[in-house]
Amino acid sequence: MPAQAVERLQAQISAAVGADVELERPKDASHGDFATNVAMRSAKSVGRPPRELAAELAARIGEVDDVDSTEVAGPGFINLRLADSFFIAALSEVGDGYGGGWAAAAPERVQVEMVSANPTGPLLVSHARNGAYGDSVARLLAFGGHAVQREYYYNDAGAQVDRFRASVDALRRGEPVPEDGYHGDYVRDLAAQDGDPLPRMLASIEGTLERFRINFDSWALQSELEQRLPEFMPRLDTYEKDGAVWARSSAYGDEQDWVIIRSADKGGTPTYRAADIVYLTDKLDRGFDKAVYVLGADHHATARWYAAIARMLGYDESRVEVLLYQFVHLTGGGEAAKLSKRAGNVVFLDELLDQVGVDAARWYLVNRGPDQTIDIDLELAAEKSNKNPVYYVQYAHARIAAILRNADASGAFVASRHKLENEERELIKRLTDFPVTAREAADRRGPQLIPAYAIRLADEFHRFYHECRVIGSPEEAFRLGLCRATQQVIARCLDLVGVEAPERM
RNA sequence: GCGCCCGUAGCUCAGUGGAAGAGCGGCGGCCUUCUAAGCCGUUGGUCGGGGGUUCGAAUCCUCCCGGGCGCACCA
Repeated sequence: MPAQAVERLQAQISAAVGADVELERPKDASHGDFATNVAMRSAKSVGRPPRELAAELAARIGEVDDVDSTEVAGPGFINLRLADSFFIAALSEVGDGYGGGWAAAAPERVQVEMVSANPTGPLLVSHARNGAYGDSVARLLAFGGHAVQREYYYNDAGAQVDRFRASVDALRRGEPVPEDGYHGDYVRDLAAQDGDPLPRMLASIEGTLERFRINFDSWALQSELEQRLPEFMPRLDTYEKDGAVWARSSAYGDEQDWVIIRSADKGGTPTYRAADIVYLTDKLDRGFDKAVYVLGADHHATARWYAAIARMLGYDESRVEVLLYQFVHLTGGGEAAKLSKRAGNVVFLDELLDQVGVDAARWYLVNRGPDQTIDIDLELAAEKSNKNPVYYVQYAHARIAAILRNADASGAFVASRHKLENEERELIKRLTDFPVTAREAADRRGPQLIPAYAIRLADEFHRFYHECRVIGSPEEAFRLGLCRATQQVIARCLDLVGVEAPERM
């Protein structure tokens, strides 16, 4: 028997109708608690007018337990109204892990590689979007029951790192930073200290990530992976041209071939694509069923490259998944600024966090779908932050915490036979949406569904709070249970996007 | 030129085949009772445009317009 009340109801109605029925939640509450389009979908194959079929199916659905009434609406929707008993039963199912664990029967080992910014400077706001998005996807997958590992890939070899070190060295010699070098203030700070600046940069990045609440399990180094290239060469489809070694990726679905080892006059060193090959193999051979890459929109072409090298190496390319997100544009007072780490006119993630806090930053960055470019006006960010919906959701959580504190609520769930107030029904209904929403967000790699849902849930709670007294009411025990359930789901939503659930505000 | 993404309310954006939404902004109300970071009412949209598929399209296909990003022996 399905675990969730809505799934059970769906199964019962499907049996009554004799077809697979999907229940949806009408946006308009006057259309009932649930609705189904089954009549419209099957009208054609049955060869009957949709509304006529709907009327017949509605009568049968009306016989199902917990269905109070049905009506045919519009072109053939069947709207259902459910008995209070359904909602009370549904509420009793909300507990630890509610809405998660859907993959428990077939869990996968998933690696999510994210951020992976060049260690040539502090993390920027664009990297924060990578992390906020990737980490939320990782949290959703873990919530679903998968074994998730987060990894950061350091491009600690190659031209960019050489330029970075050269910039620091130049300053130490009292010379100006080369034209193509790194010019930010942080380079001066590093130059003032002894030793290789790279380890200090790595430590700085890891500190920022921790502050941003992304906990990496492992770090991969390009410099180490590169060294294993010779053992891979026999497995690769390559050829020489113009003195360089090329991977024949075009034969495996990519748009073109790419140099993996530079010609002698360019140094004869491996390109980052060579490291890509070793790294991809390394990931899959470590036992991950799936390797997820989180990349900015400027890397969209590399999705084909990864698929191509997976095929070249004989792996199932479906084990490689690339998640793309669009850029973050920063404006100051409405004026767009071209941002570049090398030019030094950038906004660091740490500065953003100083200004708006981790909660608002993470919410803001994950709130938009990954396909949507983000514009942040830094001058407005700080003052707007108090209006950020994240506080609306957190406030609902804190309000519940206050009620539970005041009531000293420790009892178990108590069912009630009282007629549910409208606000109680709507709040419980919203709770029953959560399992569907969480799973869809995970399947679609769309964590933005979670903040959108959390706002609606907080909305229902605030309304309930306003209309229904908890402490001292005849239904206190039941309502405390409703509060606890709501608090759990809100806390879960906040956690899924890396935001804290405060007890007080 | 080729490829990827976007165009929904004044602003920022949800909504990936089912009955157009939220926040902010604007206007007007509600605190002797569990947190007013709240609640209620109101204002506001030819879903960029044309054509197509479908019982049904913001959503899928196609063309056009507008914007972002890519097409390195940088990463």
